[in-house]
Amino acid sequence: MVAPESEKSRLDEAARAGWLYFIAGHTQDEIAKMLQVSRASAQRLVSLCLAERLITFRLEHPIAACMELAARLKDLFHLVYCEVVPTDPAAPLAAAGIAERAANILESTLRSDKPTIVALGTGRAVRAAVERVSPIDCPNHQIVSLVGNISADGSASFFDTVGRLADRTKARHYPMPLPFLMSSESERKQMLRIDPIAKVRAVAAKADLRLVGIGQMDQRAQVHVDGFVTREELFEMMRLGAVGEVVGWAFDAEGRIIDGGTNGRLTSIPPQVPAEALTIGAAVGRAKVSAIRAALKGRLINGLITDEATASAVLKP
Amino acid sequence: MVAPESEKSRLDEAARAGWLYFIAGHTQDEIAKMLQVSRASAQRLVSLCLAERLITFRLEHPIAACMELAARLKDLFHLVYCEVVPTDPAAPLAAAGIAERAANILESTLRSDKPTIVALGTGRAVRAAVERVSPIDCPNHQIVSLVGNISADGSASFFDTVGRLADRTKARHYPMPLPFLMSSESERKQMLRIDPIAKVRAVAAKADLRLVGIGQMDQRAQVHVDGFVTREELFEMMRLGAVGEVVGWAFDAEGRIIDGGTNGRLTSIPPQVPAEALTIGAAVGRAKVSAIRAALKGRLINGLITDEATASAVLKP
DNA sequence: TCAATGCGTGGGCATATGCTCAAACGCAAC
DNA sequence: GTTGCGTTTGAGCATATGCCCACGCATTGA
Repeated sequence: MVAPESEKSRLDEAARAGWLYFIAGHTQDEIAKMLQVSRASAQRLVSLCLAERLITFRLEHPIAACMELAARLKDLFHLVYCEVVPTDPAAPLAAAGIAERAANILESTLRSDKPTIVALGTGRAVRAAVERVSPIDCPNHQIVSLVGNISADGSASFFDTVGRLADRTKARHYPMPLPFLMSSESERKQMLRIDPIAKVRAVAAKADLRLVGIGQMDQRAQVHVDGFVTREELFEMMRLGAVGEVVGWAFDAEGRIIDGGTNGRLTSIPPQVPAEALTIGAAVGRAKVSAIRAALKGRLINGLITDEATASAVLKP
Repeated sequence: MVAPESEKSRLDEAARAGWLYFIAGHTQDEIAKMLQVSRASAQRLVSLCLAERLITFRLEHPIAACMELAARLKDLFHLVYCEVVPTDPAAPLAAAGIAERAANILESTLRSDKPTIVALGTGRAVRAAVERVSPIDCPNHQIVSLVGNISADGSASFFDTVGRLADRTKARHYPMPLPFLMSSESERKQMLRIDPIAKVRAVAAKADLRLVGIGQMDQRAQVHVDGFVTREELFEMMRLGAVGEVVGWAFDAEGRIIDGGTNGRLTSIPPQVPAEALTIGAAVGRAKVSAIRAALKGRLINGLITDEATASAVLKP
């Protein structure tokens, strides 16, 4: 430093200005008068104080940690959107918090005048989010399912998110009247060629917002619990390295979609890699940490809604 | 509270807004968009965050403690002006820091266009301050001494602050060609009636700014060390309760000017009680703490320049 | 000595902020 | 229902802030 002395006194002045501005709450004009400098200089001192990190802000509120985690996730994984909600200490797996946020996103998207295509995936959080969307008329929008809602036994899935959201909004909607999994790859190909299905897929491909759950691939994997894949199929995917799934598409720890296994017979819309449209994953829970981390790494999603505990675990190496 | 639930979520939002504003550095407009509220509401949330003290500022700089002390002194003793400079650890008694500040005040006062009367008292800090005033022409101002500069032996005081400052500024100046102390009260009265002296006193009474030192009344009292008062006179004043003096006027621990003793024979201008014009005391040092506290209590001064160690001690009960 | 360089300064303008006011909203009692 | 009260909201405006630019001053190197 050429002039450590003047440099020092300059920082002193900056500290003074910062104190007067942030702590005493004076305006820069007042500070300028007090320090006998021009207003412009006072402004410079205040920003110097900031730039030199002489002053630090501390937010005494649980939210602060959440914001911090969200910012780190956003930065680390190049996310377009990230929201971390406080973990409910009474029920760490409760999707209520994240569902609220997801519902918020849905509502604000649907309230917009611009015609929008919203695509919905699987997952408790997504279902809960839809439940929380308050009824509004928005016939200009379209709601499309990313995933077939017919289970292996032929019955419709117990929770038709697309239909439910459409009820509340009067939006045009495109459910996907397909089994989640076909029995062979060729059968899958055949199915996808059917005109109405192709149309739904075309709409889904143009979706402006995708809201998906993230499933872990362990013995309690939702796709298995819900009866969409058998124990054997699940184990095969795990053998192939699967740690998680998004709308059924299993991926490994690096977030690469696995080649083969059930992935070859899935009817659901594959994720864009990397995600182009806003694709928000919503998930909480200790068990989902690896799956979430992988999905982020592989850029299967570019948005995330989770809770503090989960976010914190995802960031731990 | 009528609505603890909504109240809580409101504070959550406020915390979010505050985080985004102060920590992430977004504008209120951006925050409004993020939180889906109007800009006005975002502003309200940010100020709520401040009002509820959710966010705190910490200034990582030695100056911060000084500012804090200055603010407390200002508040506690209703000061118009208060400045606390960092204590020089190498020389806790060095008047350099406070002299710099005092010089600053003098300069800015003298630089003003408005014709001003500056009155100077005693003390090392005042002398050093004058030394540090950089030469400027300001013939519209007047500089007047609050205290006689002839010592007991008839010689002029070794440091003529008024003359020195006038040299540097070409301002009209009024030294007080009087002994500090007369030998009796009647002699004092007689002296003060002399026309030129009365004129000087009249000017001094109208002073817009008084800069004075604060002396302690102990065995090392400046008034005694400099030979203005004898050991016996000093002891008498101490017996009468004197803890300090301003331009020679001794006061007790409550800041009340003492009746009798040398106070009856002083030629210097008595302090206004309470001080009306800006009257700044400048002093540092462990030994002066009681004197400073008393001067503040008695409102003999309404401005103070000191250092961190002294300020801290003055505030300790 | 003088030009070159570079930092700090203050004027001025576009933008951001704080605040006021009237309107809307929710809520509770009737 | 509806009536009234208290709170919250958003438009609009005065003020404060951030930043660009041209200027000035000092330091440096030829």
